[in-house]
Amino acid sequence: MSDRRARPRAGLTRERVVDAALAFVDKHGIAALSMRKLGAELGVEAMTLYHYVPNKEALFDALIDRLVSALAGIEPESGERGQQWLGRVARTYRGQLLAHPGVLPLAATRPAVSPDSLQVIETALRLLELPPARGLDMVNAVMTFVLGHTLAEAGRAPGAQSDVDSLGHLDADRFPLLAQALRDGARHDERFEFALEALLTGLFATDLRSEASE
Amino acid sequence: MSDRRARPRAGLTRERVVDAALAFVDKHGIAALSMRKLGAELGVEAMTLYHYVPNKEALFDALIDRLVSALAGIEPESGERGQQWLGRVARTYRGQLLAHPGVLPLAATRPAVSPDSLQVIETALRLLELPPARGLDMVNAVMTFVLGHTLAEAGRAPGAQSDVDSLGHLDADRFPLLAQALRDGARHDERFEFALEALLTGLFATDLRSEASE
DNA sequence: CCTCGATTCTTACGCTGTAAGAGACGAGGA
DNA sequence: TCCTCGTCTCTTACAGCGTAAGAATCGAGG
Repeated sequence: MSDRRARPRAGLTRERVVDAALAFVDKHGIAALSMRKLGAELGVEAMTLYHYVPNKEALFDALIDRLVSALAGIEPESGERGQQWLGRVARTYRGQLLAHPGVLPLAATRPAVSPDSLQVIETALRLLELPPARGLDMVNAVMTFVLGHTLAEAGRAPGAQSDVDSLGHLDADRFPLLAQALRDGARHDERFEFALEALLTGLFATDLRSEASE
Repeated sequence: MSDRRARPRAGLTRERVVDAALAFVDKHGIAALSMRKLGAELGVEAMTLYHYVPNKEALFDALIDRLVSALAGIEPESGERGQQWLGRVARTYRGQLLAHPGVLPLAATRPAVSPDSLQVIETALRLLELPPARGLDMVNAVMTFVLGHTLAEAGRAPGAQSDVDSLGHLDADRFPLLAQALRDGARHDERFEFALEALLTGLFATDLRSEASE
């Protein structure tokens, strides 16, 4: 047999299928993704895809893995402390989610237990130099915070981009402070940075206090 | 006409429909909810439900509203500062989400712009006595944190309850620290309290600092 | 009693995920 | 050269979905 032992007539691959799925979701949203349409995008019938993916759920998991695997490659820079590294991971995760907002509802709904995501956690625990259970709490808090925050920002239907956009018709008499807040509101990036810094600060300050008191 | 002007043959009401939907989702999960099955639960054909709910999406929104409306009734206690009040709202929200975990994927995916949720934000901005835009950032950070955290805890498929459960077969050689963390891990309530306190502390400390520097 | 509006049911359409099996292809051995 | 076999692809089919359109039924008010 030759080297390329898997060369079907359409040159399909599990990787190419996932690629196409991600592109499709980026363009049309997760709700529009069906096996038939994805097959059409690849010039193939729906059932053909089942040769590369056991079912649609597995395809969803593969999409999530694409985003998370980018985090596994984040190495600690020299002299960097756990807090800085965790901040960089959080920002990268957010970047990935924003680059593929269609995957956001999936990432929020399905557990991230791929080897890559476990690797990220393991690295975090090593860098933090804290009791592992406490470090896991921190990582968990940061990752879930990023997910929740990004979800509120971009995880909506493709139409309305943000809460602010969908509230242009707000009743300023009933909610005067909210109306003003939306007028003066910061950009999403700034709001994320503000909240992330607050969380990290709080996490590490809280931990220091509990260490001192024990 | 008499007082009860709407008494159909099955005694149906929009409220009763939403009740049944919530009960069904609590029991079988959101994925299992279909108009036909919900109708059967109420002794009625599927199309009958469309007399009380314009479509399935509106039914979803009604489910979310059920959870959020519990927050609108949280009054500030005498002498309570914004930080304490916000903590209580967060804990109540989490309690609601945990009581109806089937609704969690909805709450995460759909924007919360019902009057009740807007009222919660407005009250928060009044109590915080900060620039409204800054206050909104705080509320946003806390609510999205609660959502993300609870999602990671209970927003999974009905089968696997938590990350810990679904990782019982973890490879302890590749991920030694993670394995130990899971062994020593705190309960979800404690982890939530730890992270919430950290976030609130960080938020208000960060805000004090930025006020002092301006 | 009769009418009318509110409520419910029937039927139908196009879509979904995917089970089952038949068909086509191309590389390896005879 | 041909034949075979494993890999890949397609065809067909089924049960279920949301919901549009309209017919049927009911109970209350005139």
